[in-house]
Amino acid sequence: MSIVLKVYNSLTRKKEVFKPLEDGKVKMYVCGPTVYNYIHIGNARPAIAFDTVRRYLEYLGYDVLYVSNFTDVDDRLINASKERGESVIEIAERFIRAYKEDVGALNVQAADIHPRATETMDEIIDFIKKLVDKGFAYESGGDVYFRTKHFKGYGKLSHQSIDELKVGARIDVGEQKEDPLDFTLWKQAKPGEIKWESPWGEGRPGWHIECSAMVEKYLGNTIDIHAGGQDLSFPHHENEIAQSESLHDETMANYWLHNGYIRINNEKMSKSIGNVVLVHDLIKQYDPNVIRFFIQSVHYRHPINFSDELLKGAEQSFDRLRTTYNNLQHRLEVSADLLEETLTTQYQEKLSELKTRFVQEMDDDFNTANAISVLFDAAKEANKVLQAENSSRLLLTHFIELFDELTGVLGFELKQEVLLDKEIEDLIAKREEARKQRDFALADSIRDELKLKGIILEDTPQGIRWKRAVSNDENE
RNA sequence: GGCGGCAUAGCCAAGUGGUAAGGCACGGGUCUGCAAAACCCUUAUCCCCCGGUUCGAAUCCGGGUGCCGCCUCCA
Repeated sequence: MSIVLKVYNSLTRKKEVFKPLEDGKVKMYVCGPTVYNYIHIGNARPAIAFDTVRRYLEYLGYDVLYVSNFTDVDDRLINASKERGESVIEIAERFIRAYKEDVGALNVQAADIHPRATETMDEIIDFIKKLVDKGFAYESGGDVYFRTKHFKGYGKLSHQSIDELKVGARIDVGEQKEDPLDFTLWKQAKPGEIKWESPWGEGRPGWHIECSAMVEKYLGNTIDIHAGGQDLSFPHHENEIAQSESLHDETMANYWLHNGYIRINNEKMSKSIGNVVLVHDLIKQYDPNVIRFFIQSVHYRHPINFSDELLKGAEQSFDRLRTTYNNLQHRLEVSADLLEETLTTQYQEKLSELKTRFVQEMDDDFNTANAISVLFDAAKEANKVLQAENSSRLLLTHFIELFDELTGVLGFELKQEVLLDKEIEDLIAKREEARKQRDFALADSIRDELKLKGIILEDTPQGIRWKRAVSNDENE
């Protein structure tokens, strides 16, 4: 059977065969964070989900151009600036750095281009100007608004009619819109606020326009994939479509991908509830590999619940894969009983079958949950091989390569460095000596002692093996 | 009110017409000086409820219940 990538397109609400504009190339844009604070795991989910999309596309051989923005000027930044007495630029700079660190810890690759709103100002102003010229936007009291009713496709992404949307729309005080659904393209600066010169006076861009301008600037009028959190579909993405398609008379993006929400202990994560989990803090408590594994154990479009209990479960679960991987490595390092044979047909088929299944699952709208289950099946096979007295070095190596290859697509690592200090090495040696003397009481007490230090010893026919305990057990 | 999502074993989670993946936890066995790891076996006659379509439905249709999201620049 042929293998075809299918993606769920929010625009059509269907899984569609993925066909890029240009053979072998993919242009994708992912809405990035407003950099006024540390990111929370709700920000981390799209970063991870679409990083995996990118990794998988690259795995399939596509040349991916990945653009993700930083909103470095908006109301929240201005408010933060007032509260902290720091400039908008300083705050943005600091949290862009923090974002890169946090997301980097989660093994999210940097975008090819990370444009900032403040560095795209010329293009933004130009974009608005053209919309005004075309009659899709109007200046009013120093602000510029998009004339929603002039774009006939308005509502096509969120599948709402203009009439329905109007019910919830309202005009804020001070705004002079022709229609409640019109949205801001340019906002006049209040005294003391950060501002740029424009044909409509000093001000700053509205939120939605930066993405339209950046997509146009870096990727073109039509791109392959536009992605972001589910909540962005309305109004943000809807407005982006309105802006870009009004100006270009071309489809903005062929595929719209939206990830599901994150919940904390089954509640919405929000500041008012006070349950916002910052990535910054979380990566101190859990191995980022585990966090990434956990997030991808659920399909990206489904909601995912976060709790300590669930994270610890994921840790436990992840440990099975990691143990297998490290046991493979251990066996290769210490064993003298390995055969230098070629791979049997049976195992060649087994390995390629695992890989094929992984690809099929990923082809089905990036079904990482199922892809991970293939990893567990691979672990089972590898464990059986490990149990054999005489295994092939080549086979073990192939299993390691398989794990590296597939976990590389999902963006986590199974390899675990266990650095032993002198004291621990001595204890291990002492225990080995005790075992030789058949002084099991002493040997066991040393083993217990090491366990308290987080080192678990395992005696195997090929010699002693050790690993770090899952943090789970002892932590109070 | 409009639009949408979810409900599968103790827990997590796939599966969207062909007779319930995978993981954690639990129990039994093998291995081990004892463990650990691993392997083998066992664990949902059933997928929120009620009807319907079908040779056949967790999967499609209708109705109901519960939880949740968007429609308020929040990923």
